Amino acid sequence: MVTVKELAKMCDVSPSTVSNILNGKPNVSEKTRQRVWQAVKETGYQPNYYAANMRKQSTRTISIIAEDLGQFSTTPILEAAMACCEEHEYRTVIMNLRLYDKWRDTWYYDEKKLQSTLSPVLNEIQSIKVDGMIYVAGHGRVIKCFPENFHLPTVIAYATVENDRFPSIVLNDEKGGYDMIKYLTSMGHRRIGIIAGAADNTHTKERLLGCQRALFEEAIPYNPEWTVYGDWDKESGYRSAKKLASQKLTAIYCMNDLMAGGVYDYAREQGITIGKDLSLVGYDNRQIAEYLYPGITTNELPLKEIGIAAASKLISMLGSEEQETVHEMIRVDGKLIIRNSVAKLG
Amino acid sequence: MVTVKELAKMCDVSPSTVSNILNGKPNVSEKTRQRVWQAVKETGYQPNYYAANMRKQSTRTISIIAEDLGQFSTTPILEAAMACCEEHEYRTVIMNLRLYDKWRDTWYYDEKKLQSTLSPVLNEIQSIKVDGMIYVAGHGRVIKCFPENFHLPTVIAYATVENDRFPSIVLNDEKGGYDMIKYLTSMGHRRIGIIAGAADNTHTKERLLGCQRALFEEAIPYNPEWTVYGDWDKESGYRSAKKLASQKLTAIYCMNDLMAGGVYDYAREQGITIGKDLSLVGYDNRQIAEYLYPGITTNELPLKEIGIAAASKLISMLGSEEQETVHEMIRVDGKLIIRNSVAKLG
DNA sequence: TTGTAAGCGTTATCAA
DNA sequence: TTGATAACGCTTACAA
Repeated sequence: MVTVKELAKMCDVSPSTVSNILNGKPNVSEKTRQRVWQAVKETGYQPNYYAANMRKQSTRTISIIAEDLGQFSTTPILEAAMACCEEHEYRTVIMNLRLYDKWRDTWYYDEKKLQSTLSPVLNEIQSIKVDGMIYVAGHGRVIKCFPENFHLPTVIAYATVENDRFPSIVLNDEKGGYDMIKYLTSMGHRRIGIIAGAADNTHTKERLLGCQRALFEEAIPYNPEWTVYGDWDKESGYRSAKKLASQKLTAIYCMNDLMAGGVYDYAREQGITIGKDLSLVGYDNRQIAEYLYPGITTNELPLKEIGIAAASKLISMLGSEEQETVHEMIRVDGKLIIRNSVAKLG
Repeated sequence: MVTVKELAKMCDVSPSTVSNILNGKPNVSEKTRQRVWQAVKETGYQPNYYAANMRKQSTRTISIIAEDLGQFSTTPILEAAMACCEEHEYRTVIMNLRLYDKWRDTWYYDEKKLQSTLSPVLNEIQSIKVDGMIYVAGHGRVIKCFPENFHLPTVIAYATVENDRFPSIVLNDEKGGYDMIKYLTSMGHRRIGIIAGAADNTHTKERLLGCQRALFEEAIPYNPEWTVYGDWDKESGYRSAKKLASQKLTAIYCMNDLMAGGVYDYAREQGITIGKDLSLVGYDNRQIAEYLYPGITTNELPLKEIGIAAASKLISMLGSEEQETVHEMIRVDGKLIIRNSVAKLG
């Protein structure tokens, strides 16, 4: 591997001159500049990353930690954040915790497991001397296991952190739930069932709040019997639809598209036509929402926006002199996507 | 930041002793070992990654370059490769080229665009001194733009490289196409249409070869009029189904599930029942394959296997003394997933 | 405009 | 079992 010293010898200049030229410093004659760049090209010189960073104070690098790249929400957030970092001329370093791959579903409520894989990664990014970190959670919740002595500028995407130690960017679930119910009522529905996610999940709770606000606005009393809790997968959508069958509902809000898929199965089995006999809205705007028939009206998650917001927030933190931690939670709105799963009543 | 020197002073030993202990070298007394680790804990010492790697000869790091993390095939390959690297105690560094995000579909056949984003990344991993690289392509093809002077041990996943400069792990598309047709003939079908992918695509060509082998085996003459070329998306599946409508086919093999989704749309429109009036098999085993009704019989891509094979191959290359480049192409078989989209004839 | 020389924090070598 | 000391390749004062 050719070094600065060797380049210097080749060009009959000193190493510092070469270094200055390589780093675009002023005060070099055009002639030597060209000579050096010529030599760089000829030799295929690559600066030694480690030597360079050892000397530098700032690496101008942001680390993006993903809990789970396989989670559908992760990649859009990550890519948008990367794009934003690049625009501001920060390098990005991606770390993938592979939580799902390692622990299946069991890590969701087991912070010890998370901690055991997070801790070495945190050490690593600290020894890499990144300027800041964006933590992209695999599912929304309150994360409790960040070590007390961790003080890198950090923004959390798709979840929050205990005690609001770091700013976080999350879905506006309350508004999302509100929007879906409001859409159904605007189409004339008043007997509206809800297939919620897991009962203790933060998305579930927030969206339910939004649903209740919408119902209240429309002077529809909230009927707890019309809400059943699933666990986000297709099968649980099917089961939940069955549970709601006796309630004579005209519409159901399913808190994700996968469970809505289960409702389609149940409806087909019962000879019920979605979009006619029964109206249905989902959530997430997964690919299946477009492929099922009729297409599901749903809510597109603002994943790119979350990624951009997270990166922007972090970069602005890095830019400001005062490293005061702002306890801020930014909620980003989703977007109603109208397809054909809802009938207009009356 | 606390350094080795400071630790040494604290423990009344020399920096080299501290270093030896930190790196688990033998020949240290238990007493000093404990003293040093104690100090590490107390101070929260983090080794300086850059200083360490500058001095080391091998970083025991493998770089995984993804053309496109957003591509459905990428993450499973990448995560499996990561797991394999970890098992062999290699660190992994993920790079995401974000080709789709940057260029939409236009980069597919524009190697200049690829090169413009690849080239700096290649420089970077060379200056990071990784031991080897796994390149995870976003779509199957022959990649032509690796620079001549690039000599890092490399394995290509999901694509191949011009002149077979590097070993590659790809889908066994020929067998995949063969399997799907054989399944249809085993169910009694003989009038089988094919909705292929883009005509110049390597997956398309290989699978078509497999289809022809299967037809030949079954003594069914290959009828070019029963093959139409789509461009992998739902809409093109719809159009292709329409084109094939007059041919009185009993079955269609669609080269991906998304196009099969388009066939469902067409069939529904025409009052044709999939799995009864018309049989259909897809490819890829995307999530929609399970959600459409009836579920699509399809072929599950061996993505994890590709990731594992790529990592294993690279690691074995790194292990062997002779760095002779093996021009090897490993084809990994997919797996038939049977659902309900195919009727048994006769 | 260019050169000299001193680090950066670690690991490797060799001697004690 | 431990300790001096010399790298590693680069950047950066400061001197010329």
